[in-house]
Amino acid sequence: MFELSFAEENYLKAIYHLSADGKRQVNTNAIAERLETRPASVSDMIRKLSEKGVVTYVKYQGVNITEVGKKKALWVIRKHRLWEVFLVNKLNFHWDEVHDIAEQLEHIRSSLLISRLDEFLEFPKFDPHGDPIPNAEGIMSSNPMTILSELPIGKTAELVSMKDTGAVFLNYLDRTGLKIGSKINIVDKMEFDGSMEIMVDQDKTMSISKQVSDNLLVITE
Amino acid sequence: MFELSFAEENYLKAIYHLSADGKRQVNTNAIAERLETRPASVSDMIRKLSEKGVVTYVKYQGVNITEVGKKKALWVIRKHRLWEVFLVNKLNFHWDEVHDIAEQLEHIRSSLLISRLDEFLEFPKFDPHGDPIPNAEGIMSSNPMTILSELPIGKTAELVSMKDTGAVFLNYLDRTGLKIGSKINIVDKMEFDGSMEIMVDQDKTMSISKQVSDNLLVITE
DNA sequence: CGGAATTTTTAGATTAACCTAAATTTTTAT
DNA sequence: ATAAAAATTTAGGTTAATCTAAAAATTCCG
Ligand SMILES: [Mn+2]
Ligand SMILES: [Mn+2]
Ligand SMILES: [Mn+2]
Ligand SMILES: [Mn+2]
Repeated sequence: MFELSFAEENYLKAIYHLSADGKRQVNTNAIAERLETRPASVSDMIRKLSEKGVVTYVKYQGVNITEVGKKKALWVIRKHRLWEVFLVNKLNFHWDEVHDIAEQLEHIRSSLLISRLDEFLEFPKFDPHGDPIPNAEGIMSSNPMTILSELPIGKTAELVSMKDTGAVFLNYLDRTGLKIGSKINIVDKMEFDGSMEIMVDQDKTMSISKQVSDNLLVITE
Repeated sequence: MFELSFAEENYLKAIYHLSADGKRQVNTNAIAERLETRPASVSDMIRKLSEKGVVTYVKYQGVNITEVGKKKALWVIRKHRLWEVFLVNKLNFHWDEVHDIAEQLEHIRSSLLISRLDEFLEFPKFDPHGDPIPNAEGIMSSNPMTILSELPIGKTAELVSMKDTGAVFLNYLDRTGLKIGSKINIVDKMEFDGSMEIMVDQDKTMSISKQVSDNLLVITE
C-alpha cells in the first residue's frame, strides 16, 4: 500500500468530511476554505490525489472520493479519534482542548501502535465529542444516539455525548463521575418528576434529574 | 520562542548527540552519516541553523551547538524518551521496538501534552533503554548507574537498565515483574551465594541470584 | 438568451529539504 | 614541503506544497 504525505492526508480527510453529508461532488472552494488554503493550491493537490487513485475528478466538476480514498481517510479519522480519547481519558484533558493535538497525532504511522492504543483505551466506540470511531476495517457504529431520558427501565446504554456542553453541566458531570464511555443501567424512573435512578459502570447507583437525562446522549446495544 | 521544523529538530538532535561525547567540533560528514543524508545537504542546513542561532559555525571547521540549541535538542530528547516510556509501560511494547515510533512522536508540539504525559507516567527519570530523561528545564540525572549486586543491605534503588539484554534474561524479568522504574529495597544479602532478598515497589519480596543482580543497573537517591 | 458574477484552473514564483557534480579547503603522508 | 587524499562547500537541479495574478469555464439572472 502506498503512503500519503501529511498534506495529502489532510486533504483527503477534508474531502471525506465534506462529502460525508451525503453530497457527492465536493467543490474546490469548499476544500480551500476548510483547509485555509487557496483554491489554486487545491486544484494542484486534487490532480495529484486523482493520479494516486484516491479521488476521481473531472475538471471544473468537483471531486469524488474513491473507495480506496475513503479507506485512507477513515484510517486517519480512526487515529485522530482514538488519540482524542487517550488525551481526555488518560491525560485528563478537556474534550474541547484536544483537537489540535490530535491533528498532529493522527499522522503518526504505525498500525501496531494504534491497535495497542485501542486496546489500552478498552476499545472505545466514540470519541470525546460523541463521534464514532471507525474500527480497523474502517467501519463505524451507525447505531443512532438516543436521549437517555427516553429509555425505559431496565435498559443498559453507553454514554457517548452531551447535548449541553456548557461548563456548568460538564462540571456537574465531572463531580458525578459520569463520562463518555460510562455504562449506564436504568434502575428506576420516577413518574412524579421524571428523575431516574441509574447504576454507573456496574458500580455505584445515583439519582439524576430529568434535566440531566435530557442532556445525555447514549447508544444501546 | 521560534519553532524548528522536523528536519531542523533532527539535525539539532544529531549534533547534540555527536557533541555530547565531550567532543567540541562536530564534523559535517559525521552528521551526514548519522542522518543518512549527503554532506552537501548538511552544509546547507548548518548555515540555516547558525542563522537561527542554535549552532555556531566556521566554514570548514565544524559546528558547535549553542546553549539555545542545546535547550532545543534536550526538549526533543525529553519528548522522545517520555514517549518511549509510554510505549513500553502503558502499551506493552518491548524496549527494542519503540525507537522508530518515538522518532515520530518526538516532534509533536505541545508542552502541556508533555507535562501531562510526564505526570501520567509518574515522572520517570530514565527511558526503557536506561537513558536519563531531561526535565522541563533540560536538566537530566547525572546520577551514575551502579550494579545492584554492589549495593549494601538497606539501600533503596531504582531499576534503570539491564546489562544483559538477551531475550532469556528479559523473559525472566517479565515473569518476576521487575521492570525499568521499579523501586528495589535490599532486604538481605546472603554471603554464601551472593543472592539477595529484595522488596519490589514496597509490595512483594523475592529472592534473586547474584547472576541476576549483576545484570541490573540501578540508581540510588 | 447572453452578459455578469462566480468558480476553477493555469502560469509563473517561492521556500524547504533534498540531491549530484564540481570546486575549494584542510589534512595526511611521503 | 608538497602532492595526494579526504572533507567540505558551492553551483545548479528536483520535488512537494504553497502562493498571486491572470485566464478559462460554469453558473446565475434580468
Ligand atoms: Mn478532533
Ligand atoms: Mn473528535
Ligand atoms: Mn530512541
Ligand atoms: Mn531511548
